Amino acid sequence: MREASNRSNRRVVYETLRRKVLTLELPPGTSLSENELAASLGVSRTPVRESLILLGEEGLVRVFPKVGSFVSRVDAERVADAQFLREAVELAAFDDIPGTLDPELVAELRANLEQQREARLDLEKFFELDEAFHHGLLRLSGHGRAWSTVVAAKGHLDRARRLGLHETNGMGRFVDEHHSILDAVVAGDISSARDSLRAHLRAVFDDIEKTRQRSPELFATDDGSVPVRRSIAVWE
Amino acid sequence: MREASNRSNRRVVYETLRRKVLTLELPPGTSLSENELAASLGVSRTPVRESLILLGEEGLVRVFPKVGSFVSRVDAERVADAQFLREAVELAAFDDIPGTLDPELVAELRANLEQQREARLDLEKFFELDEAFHHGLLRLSGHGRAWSTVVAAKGHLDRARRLGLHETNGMGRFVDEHHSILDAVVAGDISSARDSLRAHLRAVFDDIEKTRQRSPELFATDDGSVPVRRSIAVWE
DNA sequence: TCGACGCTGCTTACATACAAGACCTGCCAC
DNA sequence: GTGGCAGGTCTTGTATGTAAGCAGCGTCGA
Repeated sequence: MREASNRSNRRVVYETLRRKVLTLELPPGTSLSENELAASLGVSRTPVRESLILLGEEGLVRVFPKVGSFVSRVDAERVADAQFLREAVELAAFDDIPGTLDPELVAELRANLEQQREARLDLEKFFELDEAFHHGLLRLSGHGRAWSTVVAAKGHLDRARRLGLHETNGMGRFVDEHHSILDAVVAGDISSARDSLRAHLRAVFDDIEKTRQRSPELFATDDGSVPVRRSIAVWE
Repeated sequence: MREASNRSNRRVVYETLRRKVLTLELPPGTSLSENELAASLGVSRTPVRESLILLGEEGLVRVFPKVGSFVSRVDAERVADAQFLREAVELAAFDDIPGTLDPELVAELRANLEQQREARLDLEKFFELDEAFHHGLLRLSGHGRAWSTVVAAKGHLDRARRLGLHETNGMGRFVDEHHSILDAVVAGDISSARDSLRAHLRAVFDDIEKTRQRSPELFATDDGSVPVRRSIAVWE
């Protein structure tokens, strides 16, 4: 197998699986057999297994020894944990925002918001821009590298959010909130920026809570029980 | 169904290696050959390799394809990132401390402080108690589960701290600071508790910075270069 | 009807074999 | 002496073989 890419097979498998789990293309409870995945992806079990272990550490997959691996349920506790973590980090970063902002970064954030406006009806595209925006906010204070930790911890939060947003009709409101945040930061009104950001993050979380009360079956406190084994065509 | 209770070989290898890296028993730059480790530990390459991959994701080990795996250098940037993260999380948790504390947990923290006093000259024992104390502070606000994320992110910070504390003569000062924090929390003075905690965490970080200026060779911005291969007896 | 038991097929965990690339070392030409 | 090349030996990456355990289901007995 000579793929000219310097990205290892494991990296590709890991990123592919992770994306499919986060986008709910692989819904919670889906069986992830090493053999099936390996056959589907045209690789051996080794890189698949290593990827499942990593996803297991991230909490996106549960591996039951000698039984099977499954996409983890959306755990309400983990969602709340991630919410707490991201709020703590993003708000704390605002305390370290310098007096004069990096103009290039500000321009990038403004351009991002324009694209958000255009993509407000395209869930996946919007999510991608939303991620870049919040990462950019962290970079304003020089704490951009902390984003990766937040990303690794908020898988359950992202899935819960997608569960809710599948039923909404547009992310225009979020774009407005993003604008308020950025405007306050640029105006140097950090206190106002903090309030706007907190309100924004809380609004997102409230949407999730509403979804949970409407459709509790989508959520579950992960009690360690093995999901019913289903024959799901994991790959097309 | 048991999942966590069954400690697999991989789990044991991972935890063993992680501990040795964090305690500097395996100092930065040490070569970690999969074959050597497997032979030393009496297992095959598989669990060793999987552990190295996990440690690589944590930033404690760098894996250079076809070249070798090495204990990562203590990266000043990662130390600062972890400091920012833990400070953000621990301080934010104080905002959610309930009016009436869990008396059992408070008793546990007080007992922990007693032990800290006794162990103030025993570096490793003190570290263990320190970890439990800060974890306990998070649990006071119901955010105990966020600690695991902090732990996973602060490997470089812990190593840097150990580098510094190897040269000090006792952790009595830290015990006093811990007392101040807990006393303020119990007294219901959250604002004062926040100040004390921030001062404590900053003091720890300042110690690290002092160490870095005294011994810059122990730190290094990890530029991706392969360390000089050394024949180190990794295991006794 | 219902419960116990064993077989069968699946799973992951671990071990091992093979592949491919990087580095070191020593030889050789000059 | 010195530069360059080749080969040997290390490394990790991947593939595959082996072991052990759980679950589901059919069978059998009461």
